[in-house]
Amino acid sequence: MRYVNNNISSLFVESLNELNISERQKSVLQASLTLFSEQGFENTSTTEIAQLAGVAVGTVYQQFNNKEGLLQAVLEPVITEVIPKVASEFANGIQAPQGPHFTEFLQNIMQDRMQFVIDNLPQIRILVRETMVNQKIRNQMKMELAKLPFAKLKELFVYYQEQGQLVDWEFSRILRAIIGAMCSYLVPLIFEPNKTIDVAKASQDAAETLIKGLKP
Amino acid sequence: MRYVNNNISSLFVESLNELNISERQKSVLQASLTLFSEQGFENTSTTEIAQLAGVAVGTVYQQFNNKEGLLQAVLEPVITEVIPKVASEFANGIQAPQGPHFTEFLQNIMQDRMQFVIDNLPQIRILVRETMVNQKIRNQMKMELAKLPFAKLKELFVYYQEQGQLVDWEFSRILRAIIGAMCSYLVPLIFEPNKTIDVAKASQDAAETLIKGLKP
Amino acid sequence: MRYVNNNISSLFVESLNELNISERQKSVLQASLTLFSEQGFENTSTTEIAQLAGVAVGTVYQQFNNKEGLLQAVLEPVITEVIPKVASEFANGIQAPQGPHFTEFLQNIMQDRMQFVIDNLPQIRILVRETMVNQKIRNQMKMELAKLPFAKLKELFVYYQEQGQLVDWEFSRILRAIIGAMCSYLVPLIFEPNKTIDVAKASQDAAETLIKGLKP
Amino acid sequence: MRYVNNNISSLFVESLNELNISERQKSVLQASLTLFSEQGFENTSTTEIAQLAGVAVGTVYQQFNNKEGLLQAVLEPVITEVIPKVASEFANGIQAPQGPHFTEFLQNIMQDRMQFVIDNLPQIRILVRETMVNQKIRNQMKMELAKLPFAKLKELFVYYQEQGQLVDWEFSRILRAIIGAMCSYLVPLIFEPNKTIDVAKASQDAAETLIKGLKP
DNA sequence: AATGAATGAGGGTTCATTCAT
DNA sequence: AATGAATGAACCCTCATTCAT
Repeated sequence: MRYVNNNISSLFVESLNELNISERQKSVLQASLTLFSEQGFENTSTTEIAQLAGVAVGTVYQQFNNKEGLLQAVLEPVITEVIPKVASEFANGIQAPQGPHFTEFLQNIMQDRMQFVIDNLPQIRILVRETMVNQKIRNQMKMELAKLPFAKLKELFVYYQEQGQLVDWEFSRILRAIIGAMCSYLVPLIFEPNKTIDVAKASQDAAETLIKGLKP
Repeated sequence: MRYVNNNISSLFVESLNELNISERQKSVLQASLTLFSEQGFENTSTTEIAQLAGVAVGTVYQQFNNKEGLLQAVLEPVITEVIPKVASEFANGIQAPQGPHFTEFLQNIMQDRMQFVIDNLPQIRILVRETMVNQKIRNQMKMELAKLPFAKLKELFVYYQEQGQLVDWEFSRILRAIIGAMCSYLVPLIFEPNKTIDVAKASQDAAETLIKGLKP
Repeated sequence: MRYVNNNISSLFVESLNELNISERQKSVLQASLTLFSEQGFENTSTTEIAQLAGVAVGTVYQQFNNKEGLLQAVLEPVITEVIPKVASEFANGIQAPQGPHFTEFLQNIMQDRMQFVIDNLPQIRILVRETMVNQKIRNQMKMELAKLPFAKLKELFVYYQEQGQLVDWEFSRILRAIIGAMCSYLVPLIFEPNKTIDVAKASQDAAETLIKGLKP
Repeated sequence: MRYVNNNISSLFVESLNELNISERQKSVLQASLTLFSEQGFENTSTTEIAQLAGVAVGTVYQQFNNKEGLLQAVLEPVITEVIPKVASEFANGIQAPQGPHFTEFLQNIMQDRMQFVIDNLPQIRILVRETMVNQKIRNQMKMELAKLPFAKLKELFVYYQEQGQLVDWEFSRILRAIIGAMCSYLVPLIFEPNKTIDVAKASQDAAETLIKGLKP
């Protein structure tokens, strides 16, 4: 059972289609995504992008005004469209949580988030590196993160707490634990993007570990 | 109680002293560290470094052959000296774990690791960004990580498992859980290096959460 | 009383009509004139011209083969059609100078020339800048200037000299003085095209000054 | 007899020396001056400048930050140093005009100004072209022209008017006539910088024409 | 005829690196 | 050892021009 549809690839493609850009420009964007992710934004020249995209340098600048524009075009869907979209789908999807046990819920939610990261690993790798040094990207991230509708999730935690399935800690501590569990699987992927993991198994293990703890 | 001495600052300075370099060169290294961390390696020019260090550009190239040499000089202590040193100290320090309960042990070990990261945040920020795109750094990291004496830690886990204080899961799963718990506190610091956290409280909370789990 | 009709605007439009070009192309020419004059030829892009003209870039190249062609199209009427036309009209107009005194004649001729410059300030500004650096334009100018029918004017000066109304200097010296007097009013306009001057008054003053001199 | 020393070449060299720049940088400046004057600022590439100066492209940017900086460096001495210097020398030089007749004075002053223009023809050609389209240069010119100490000159005119040697017109009309007379000799030089003229003869003729007028 | 996306040579500029002082 | 002016490859970007639609 899946609460939400986080398939970011399709959302990314959607957002590309919404931009109404030509195939050529899509290939430029794809080349940028690939090279920025593999080599880093600063280590990628617009000439390289043009070559990989199979177009002339000028074409790169036709749609996106400059190199920073390419970065924005690559990250913008992730930052300003996909994250909110996913978040709202999530919020909607959890309106009727009356069924599952918390463990199952936890596994589902973690699997979704992790799959999201895996499906968008290139973008997220770029985002990680740039958020660390690029003030503009950092601010955009902060703004979008601040908008995330945590209220719904909070209510849900309260629900499970009232059901006696979730420890009575404050929201942020529980959220932090969940994020940490996901990080333990995802951080290695950030550094080694070619690795593959079994998301279902990982989320199952993570959920179990999270809930049971390390006590025998 | 602290098992090991991870105070990396002193170790870093030690390694500097071992290099037997002049004050001038130390200021170059310090400037590189600061700027690489704040702006990123690729966004920092050697001229900027020289200016912040208060020396001429040529001086930067006197000791360190090129810009990559600066990166190596900044990261090398962390990669090839400090990590092993800390690891061995850790290995030595845990040879007689006969005292504390697992919770206390867990808190101590996590506090040490987290303090290590916090004390060396600039280097680690650089390391994170460069490991993602720099093949050479990535290989160095892999080699050093492979050398880490996990055997000792594994024995220790077995000891606590035999004591009935630690769940009977395989080593990597337990280690992953611990690392994840630390990540939940450290990852934000990577992105916002000016934030401060209460490491003692964080490690205490993390240890408790880890062991008890989210079950009420 | 006006000896000649120098209204260049109408002559310019005439020459446009003679070219038998479409409204679209006229707007391209108008946009080129405006932008070349305001920003300079080299600082104006064909894209800018197309935008101001409200057409596509390709359309600019339909009629005029390249950017240089635009410059030629803008300046050509001034260089090769208007100047000779005006000159010949002038020559014809002065065939019966039996009326006015020299002062009146001088004022009229200066007013005409100055009005000519003012009516065509944009073209003349372009001409000035390009003649200074563009060999082709410079040669065209030289050729056209060489063709000017000064003979008629020379005869006229002789007539006034015989009448005892004009000092007995050589033609070029007298011409130079007249041109200098006009320059003193026109050069500022070249630099500040938005300024306006009272041509009638200016020519009157100039003529008086020229004839009387600075002696009390 | 010369009232002032307008030899701009020496003043230009002085200002270069005051800048305390190397021979290499002087050659860059000289090359810029030559090429900007011959081809125009916009038609000259920094590569061309470097080649003519016999240095690498980077060297051009060492002292002068960008191409605009080269233009400023070339024009600044003329705009902000030489003009005021000449003007003040002029003001000082005329403090004791008790000797000469107005004709002689006029010839001297015109000869000085014209020699000034001839000595600095390259810079003035650049100035003319750029003032027409470059807002920054235009503003600089306006500011410097506004500073010119015309008061002294005005007094002098009054003196000659009281002496009965100068017509009783307002200052600006007289000044305009003088400037126009000089223009009639200088404007051709602006367009054909390789022409040479006999400044002494030109100023003599111009002064005579100005004073006597065209009346026989 | 009109369009405008695509082209790529060429321009301005940066910056790691060198070397004479 | 230290300096910093000089270097030039390589970068980002522009824009005159073309051509398939």
